Amino acid sequence: MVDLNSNVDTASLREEDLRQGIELLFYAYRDFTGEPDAILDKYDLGRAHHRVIYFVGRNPGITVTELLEILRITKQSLSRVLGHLLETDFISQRADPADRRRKQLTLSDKGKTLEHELTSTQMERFARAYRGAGAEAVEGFRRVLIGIVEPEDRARVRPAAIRAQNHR
Amino acid sequence: MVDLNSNVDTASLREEDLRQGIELLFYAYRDFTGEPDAILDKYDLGRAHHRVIYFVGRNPGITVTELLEILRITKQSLSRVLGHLLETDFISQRADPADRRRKQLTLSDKGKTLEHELTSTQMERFARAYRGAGAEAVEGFRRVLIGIVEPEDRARVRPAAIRAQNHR
DNA sequence: TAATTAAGTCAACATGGTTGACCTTAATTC
DNA sequence: GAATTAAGGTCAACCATGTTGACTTAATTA
Repeated sequence: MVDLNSNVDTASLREEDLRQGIELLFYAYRDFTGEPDAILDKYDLGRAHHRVIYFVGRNPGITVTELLEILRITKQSLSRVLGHLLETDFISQRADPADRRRKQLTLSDKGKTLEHELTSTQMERFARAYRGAGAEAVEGFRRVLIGIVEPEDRARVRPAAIRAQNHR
Repeated sequence: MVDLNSNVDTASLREEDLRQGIELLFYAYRDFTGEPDAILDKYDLGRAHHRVIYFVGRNPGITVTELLEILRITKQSLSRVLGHLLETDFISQRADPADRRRKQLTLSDKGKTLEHELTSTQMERFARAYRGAGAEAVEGFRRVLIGIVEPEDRARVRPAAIRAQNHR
């Protein structure tokens, strides 16, 4: 009985591991967006606004084109969301002095406050997961997820020290 | 200079690690859904159809209510997508003999073929990432992501052997 | 000066979520 | 056996956020 099933078990365990990865990513993403979504409701904003607020906060002075590359959406789609965040003073823009076609986006104080409110729930979720899993596991988590990301975007996801070295 | 900055560096490295986790999850999810989306276009289906096909394939005989709990969407939203998959014979349903109110959902042969086409691109992505990161890293990846998922759903994401033991 | 680049705008449309009201059938409980 | 509950389905209206396509303006670069 053991021999009969051993090949099958080995094969299905392998597929099983891959499917487990797929499902982990699905469930983790689903739950990781849940808390911010509830906060956003209070401000009449959506998940798309959160993404913009997050990446502008993370990359002060980022331009529209750079933001589009990160989000992988069209200019027209971004414009609705970003336009609203500019109107409601969560985000400010000013022309890049070195190339006045470019507009540098930054969070206003109001925007920073909201960014913190949103992101802190996600950081707490990660802090709990990291603590529970241990430092070695965190390193493994990084290595696997970096491998899931398309190679050309891997450089975007590096700790600050390395990001500073590879500066544009 | 070193002393002056050391506290700041320590504090920001911690936040940096948490933000890196957030970004890894964002980029990984974004890229992980990209390939199936392109395939789905050929069949005039969307990402929502993929999720239904995936979880029905993974849980043959699953009921509508169970599917709703996994996806965390409303019955009305699921109905549009599931209705279309039933009409186009990707999914079949039959009444549960033990409780005829319940409808058991399964993939048709056509559904299984599509499920494989879609999922195999994602499994290949995971296989490459797992191979590149190593077995220890994979274990860490699991431990961290399980910690991100809400506790009540952690049991859903277990290898087959354990799933079989905890059977309903 | 001509071409290119960054940003913005208008319009039409698709997808997949939501709420709310209501119905049928089957099972369970009183 | 009657009343209640549970599972599933349906109609309608609406909303958020994505798409394509065409076009404009201002600034920079060749």
